[in-house]
Amino acid sequence: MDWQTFLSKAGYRLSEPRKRIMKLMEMADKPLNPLAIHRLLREQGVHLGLVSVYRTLELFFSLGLISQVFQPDGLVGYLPVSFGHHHFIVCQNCHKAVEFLGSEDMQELIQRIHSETHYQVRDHLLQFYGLCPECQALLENGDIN
Amino acid sequence: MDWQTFLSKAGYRLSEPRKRIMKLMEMADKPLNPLAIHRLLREQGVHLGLVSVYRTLELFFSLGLISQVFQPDGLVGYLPVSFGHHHFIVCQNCHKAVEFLGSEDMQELIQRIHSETHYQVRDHLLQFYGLCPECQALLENGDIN
DNA sequence: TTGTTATTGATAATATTTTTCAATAAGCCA
DNA sequence: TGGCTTATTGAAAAATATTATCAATAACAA
Ligand SMILES: [Zn+2]
Ligand SMILES: [Zn+2]
Ligand SMILES: [Zn+2]
Ligand SMILES: [Zn+2]
Repeated sequence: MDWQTFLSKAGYRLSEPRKRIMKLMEMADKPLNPLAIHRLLREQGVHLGLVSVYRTLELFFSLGLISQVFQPDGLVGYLPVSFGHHHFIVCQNCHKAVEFLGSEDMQELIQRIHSETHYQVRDHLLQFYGLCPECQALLENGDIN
Repeated sequence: MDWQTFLSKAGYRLSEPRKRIMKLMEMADKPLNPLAIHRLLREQGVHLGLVSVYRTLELFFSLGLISQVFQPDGLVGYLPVSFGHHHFIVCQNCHKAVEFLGSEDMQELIQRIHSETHYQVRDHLLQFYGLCPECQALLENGDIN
């Protein structure tokens, strides 16, 4: 089921701004924040209010259609996310992000956390940072640090 | 080496505001944001500027003395962190956080990410959410959801 | 104790996020 | 298809959060 169907079935309307915003995020291969989305849409001639961007992101996020991405410096952007258990790895240089399937490998870690802290583990946030293939090449050429 | 020694050796002064702020964060067992720190200190009669809180947190964070904690809803707070490879588990109800030792268990996951995405993995963000022992008891009593 | 200078705090300037409400348009139904 | 109902949008303003500036202060070395 695609996000449009999902949105409809959840009782929300498939408005033009919502379509534009989701399409932009799908095109972009890096996390975008509200201001960036607003600016990028204006640049391509789509004139919509910043407030709508905030509202749309909030809705999409609450429905689990997009996920928050935390850059190493704490900034946050949004990216469309596949259904299921996924995480992102983000390039530290160009910020391009790729989704990967979450594994069940953390079961033993979760087990250890429970015995050490006595917390009941219910959820987790996992993101990796590194260099995408293109930026690895740049690094080898000495073009970046 | 404690944080005060570390700060001195790094060439920074051990000012009163810095001591107050770190002490507060050490006392609190949950992540605090700049505004909360400012408010809490005022409540206990310590009158210092909000700007200093921002600056101090920025300094501590850049030195790795504190770490950012992302609540499930994206909010961020700061917590003092031990030296070495650690992560936090945060209670979804009372927000109390506990540090645990990072394991090397993720090596195979990192390996898999590399072969799937061709990204070079260099860092990661890992946080768990759950229920602390106290809130587990509350849950069993039906006092919380 | 004194001098040097990093650090603070007050104020102002920016930036970000939320609220409000009339105007608009999405989707339903005839 | 064309109108009706109401979710959704956009503009403006309000509220919050963050950063910049600079004279006054205090940490710390000598
Ligand atoms: Zn890259
Ligand atoms: Zn996972
Ligand atoms: Zn708790
Ligand atoms: Zn780790």
